[in-house]
Amino acid sequence: MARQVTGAARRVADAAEVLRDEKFNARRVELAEAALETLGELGFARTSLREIAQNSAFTHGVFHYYFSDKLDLICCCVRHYKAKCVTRYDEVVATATSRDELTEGFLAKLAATLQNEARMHRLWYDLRSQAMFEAAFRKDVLEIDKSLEAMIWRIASRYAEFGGKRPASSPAALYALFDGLFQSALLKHLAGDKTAIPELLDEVRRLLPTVC
Amino acid sequence: MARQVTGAARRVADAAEVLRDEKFNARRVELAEAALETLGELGFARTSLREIAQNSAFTHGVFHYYFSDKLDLICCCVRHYKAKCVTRYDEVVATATSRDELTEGFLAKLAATLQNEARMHRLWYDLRSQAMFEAAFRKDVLEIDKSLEAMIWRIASRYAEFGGKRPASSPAALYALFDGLFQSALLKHLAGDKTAIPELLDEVRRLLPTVC
DNA sequence: CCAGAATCTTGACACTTGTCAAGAACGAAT
DNA sequence: ATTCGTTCTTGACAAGTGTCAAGATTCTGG
Repeated sequence: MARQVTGAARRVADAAEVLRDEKFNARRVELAEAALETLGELGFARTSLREIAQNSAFTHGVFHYYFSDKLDLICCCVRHYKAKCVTRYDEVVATATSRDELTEGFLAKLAATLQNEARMHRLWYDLRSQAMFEAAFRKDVLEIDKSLEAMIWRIASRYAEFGGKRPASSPAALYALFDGLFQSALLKHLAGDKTAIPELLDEVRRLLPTVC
Repeated sequence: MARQVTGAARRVADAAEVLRDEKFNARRVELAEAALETLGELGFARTSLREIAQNSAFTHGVFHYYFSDKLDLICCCVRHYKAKCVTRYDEVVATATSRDELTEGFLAKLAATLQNEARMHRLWYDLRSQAMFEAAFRKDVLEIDKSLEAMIWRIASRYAEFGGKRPASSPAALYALFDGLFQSALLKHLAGDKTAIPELLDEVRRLLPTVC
């Protein structure tokens, strides 16, 4: 009987702890999201904890309650970013019923991303470069890169499938190609080049049938 | 006569000024080169003027004599970097007499670069990302990107020429492809992945005949 | 309602940052 | 050798950094 009580008490205590953990983690994500705003605006090099706090509903001390240090915070940001972006094109892949539909859906999403989420994407390229210097970022960054490669591969496979073919290149090469094009277009777009987006779309439209 | 004298004096003065300018510029380049060492080691975000000075034969004050501010210094670094790297493969292109020779020369150079100049290249990717945030970098970075694209195009054109063909893609797409592959391999290499370089070489070897 | 835990704020700390100015060291022309 | 302009060093400044600890506040279980 005593054992049952302590067993029940343990379960209650465990449940409470899980709840607390979830709350704790929810706040961490909330703070990471706030941090992403400022990081996307200023970039890694120019972003301080105080700046992040000022652009959020919190004070700078909170960040040290939820994160062991600045790197920990930014790692959390990177991981959170990942969740938001590696499924970006999956709906298009799922709903398209023909090559044309897939192409147009992909291009539309590409253009919208470049137009509306430029800040988040320049941050991604920034952090990926940081990973070349800061070992603490590497694991997460490499993982995201893998996920993005898989995302591109899903598009290419589906596209090829509609033509009864298989993609003509490796997942790595396909990802390198599209990522390189996107990165270049992003820089030009941010530099005020109005032709960056349409030129990217043209290029991709031309490329898709030749690589898949 | 008076005019001739003043004319001669002017010429002498001009020559002196040119000489001084050259000396001034030589020192600027020397300082930029020293800065590149530290930048390649630490990355843009973690590099301070004092750190640069400490890893060089100069004191931190000199940098403000030769550069108006930190951005000016780093812009100079970027420009100087460009001159050193946009002709990296030109010798291979010039001396190769067959597809195989060109391929092997290109691959060898690629591997050597990845192995020996990883720090300089991660800095390039870092600064290119910085350009997405800092407008002052954009002009130089875009120019270097164009030069690199042209460099890749020279290789591809020569390669195609040996086969009596023309490259199958645009210069932009080819550059995006190779740059993306290189960037990814660099990150993996820096993360300690021993397979990064051989895998890049395999990929490029496989790709060359299909794109050119 | 109240005690104790969880959460958050505030203010301080030691340190680093870019910038600059005063002057020392140097070089070249007179 | 002296003078003057160039080049470099030194030390200071104000502002900003990450970190932390003490305490205020809020939440929660009893």
